[in-house]
Amino acid sequence: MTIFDELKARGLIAQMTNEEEIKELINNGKATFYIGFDCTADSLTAGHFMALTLMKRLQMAGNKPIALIGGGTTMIGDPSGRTDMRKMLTKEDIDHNAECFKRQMEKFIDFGEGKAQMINNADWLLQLNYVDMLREVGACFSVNNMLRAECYKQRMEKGLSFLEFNYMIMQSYDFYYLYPNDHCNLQFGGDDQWSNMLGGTELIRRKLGKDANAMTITLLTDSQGKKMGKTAGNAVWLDPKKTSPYDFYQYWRNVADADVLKCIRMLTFLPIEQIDEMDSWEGSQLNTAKEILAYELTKLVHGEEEAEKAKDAAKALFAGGGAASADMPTTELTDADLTDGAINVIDMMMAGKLVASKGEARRLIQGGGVFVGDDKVTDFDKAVSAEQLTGDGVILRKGKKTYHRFIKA
RNA sequence: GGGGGAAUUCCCGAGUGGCCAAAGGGGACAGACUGUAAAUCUGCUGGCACCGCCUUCGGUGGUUCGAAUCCACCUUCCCCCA
Repeated sequence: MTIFDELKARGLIAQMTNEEEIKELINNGKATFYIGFDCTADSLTAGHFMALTLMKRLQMAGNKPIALIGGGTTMIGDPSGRTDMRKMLTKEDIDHNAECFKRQMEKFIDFGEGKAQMINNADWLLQLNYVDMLREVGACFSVNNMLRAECYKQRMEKGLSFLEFNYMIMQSYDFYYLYPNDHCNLQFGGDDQWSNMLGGTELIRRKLGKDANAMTITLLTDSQGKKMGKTAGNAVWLDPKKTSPYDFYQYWRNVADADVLKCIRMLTFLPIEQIDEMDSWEGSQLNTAKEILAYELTKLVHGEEEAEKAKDAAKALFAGGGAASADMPTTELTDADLTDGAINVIDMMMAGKLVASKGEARRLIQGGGVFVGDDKVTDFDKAVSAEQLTGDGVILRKGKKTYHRFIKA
């Protein structure tokens, strides 16, 4: 199976400029392709994950990836898919974030000599001179066309600043710059980037008289049509300090039935044949598929050891009724947290950051959603003694899925 | 540059002097049912020393016994005209 067919079989391809040319390029390892990452945070997220796996797949097929860090474009902020303007980041923040991205990507893609490149568009974008740039590329963009672009449409109601309007031009400029300088002949990106990417191929055609290609990756959305990779409005990070391997595992372990197979197909490196077999799975059998998905992805991001740990911890909790395990999130309590050799459950939840306020803790207890071990907490004054906190400690459970261990330091 | 409008709790959105911690919806969270799924039903959704008190309605001052609601100025955004 060729790499192109595989991408297709996995449902990764959304749109492309010229199918035949792209097929020819990537199947023969002749593509030098780039994917841009805007560094709006100090860690990559599950949302970037698919782009990373795509780079890896193509690299394994002999193509050369260019990871483009958007140090320059982030100064502007992509309005695509947004209803309001992004917060403007300082240059220092952007540099810091770019540095973090770099470290995370290195774990994923082989940046050995000639195999892949990482560059930052700040290197050329920040030096552009306004008037020179307008004269060089400004004439190639039709405002009429830009306004018709999907990514601006939704902003026409709420308002779009000139700053953001220029994002497409900056992204186009990147491709126009990379095409001759780094022999980059292909751009990949999320499907929401389609119009920005076409801007680039168009610019190259007009300025250089060459045909560059672009291809978009299907956005990973759940069965409700929402972008995946977020819990309660928070991103699922790839940085273990921001999202623990256990939580990362749990995120994928909890995807909806309707989404498991799609995720396995798009995100894992399991052979397609094996995935096709799972396609017939139904009902509770899908739980196994979710375990596979969670395990595979955790392994890819955090390594096999962490994946095993997360899997064991989850098994112990959900199957075995809550045995303490060193791998679940833990809070160490000190003497200062105790009064008269005991601590109130409400205070414990605060200490473990399980709730944002004591009021929330009370409400949870009232609703029957808090457990110490297997016992439902029914009383606001319920306390845990210092003796209970020794050894393996005490497991506090919030709802069905949030386990937290407390021990005494 | 001129004229008109808007800013409300996580989001949308009611509220135009006391009955407002602020309707309704969405989302989130929790309970029941389950398979760590979905759908459904229920509860809950500012903080705390919780039948009471405190801090919120873009910002700063003011009027008033009392303001999210009135006035002044400021900030930001939208619309129309140029």
